Amino acid sequence: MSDTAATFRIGELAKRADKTVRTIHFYEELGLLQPASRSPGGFRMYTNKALDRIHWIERLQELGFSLTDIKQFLADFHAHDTGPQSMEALRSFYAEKLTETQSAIARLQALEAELNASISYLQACGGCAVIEPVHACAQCDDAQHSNSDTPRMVATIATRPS
Amino acid sequence: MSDTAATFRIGELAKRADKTVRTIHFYEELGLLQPASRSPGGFRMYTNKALDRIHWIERLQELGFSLTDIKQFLADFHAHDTGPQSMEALRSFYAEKLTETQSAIARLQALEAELNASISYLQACGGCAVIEPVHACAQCDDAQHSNSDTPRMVATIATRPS
DNA sequence: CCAAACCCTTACGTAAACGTTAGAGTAAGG
DNA sequence: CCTTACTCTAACGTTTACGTAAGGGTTTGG
Repeated sequence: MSDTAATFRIGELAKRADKTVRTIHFYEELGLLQPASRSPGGFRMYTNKALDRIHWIERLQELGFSLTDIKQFLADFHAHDTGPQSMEALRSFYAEKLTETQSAIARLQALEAELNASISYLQACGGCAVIEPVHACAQCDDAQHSNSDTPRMVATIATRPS
Repeated sequence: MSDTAATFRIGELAKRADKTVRTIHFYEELGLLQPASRSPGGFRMYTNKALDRIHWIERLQELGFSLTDIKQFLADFHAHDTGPQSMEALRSFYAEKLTETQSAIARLQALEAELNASISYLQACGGCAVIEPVHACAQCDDAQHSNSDTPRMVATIATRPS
């Protein structure tokens, strides 16, 4: 990794990580990130490892972990002190999220399909069967599309609040 | 759709939609859902259309819309009063989210790949190069894997808090 | 008519992930 | 030494999507 061993202050870290200073303070409050040291005056000093840690946190957040999940995991991880035990904790942590990620992907793909269907329906239609089913677009009832296969995401919305 | 025109009270709707009563009240506060009528005593009465509406809201939430996004959209939708205009609003609303959904899928797939890499690395490893790089698992340095290709999601975490 | 089961409105509570002052000290250049 | 730019701690504010009472009326079965 990047290991110039140079240290810098929190503002610099924030800039490099594209986070706010407050966010970094907050991570520290949660026990997710510690400064490598403090300056004589009490300033937090960081190394590039902090940057790596922040990127790691970012990834886990993208995976849907909450910061407290991450905190919990770090606790578990450091609870064991043999390497293999910790690694197993890490592995099962990741394995669990892998399945969640996969089903999240599946869900999004289903929604993608629904969106595509809705969009192309709406393009073909142009406004028919909407609001006032009668005086709508001309190209409809042309068997451009039948009423039966109206995508749910279109059908549901296309009614007045009554 | 399901249009038996029968009406029912909020508890029943909640049960059918698998939401709490409070949630339905909340949707109404935001202007996302109105009862079809009120009973003489003031109870909210709903039809199946409410159920459809709730499902629609659920889908949009899965797509990453906030409830206020949805509220905003409904306002836009009912702002125009010609069918085609409303439909175009709906279409562009969906189109915008389609691209977001697609990139979300891409992101998740990238993360899926990273997770897979990390997991299989950890399985092959079993604990080496961790915590104390020296006294770790025996099967390593066997060229099971070289230090250079350690997945980032493994490498970053595998260091003591210093 | 009575009780159990619902429902009403109003309003404060909650968790997550920070944002935003406030008042005071520190680092670094001139 | 002085000023300007950072940083410190402490603590309250913010948004989202509801949860959770509190103190009532309403429906419905018996």
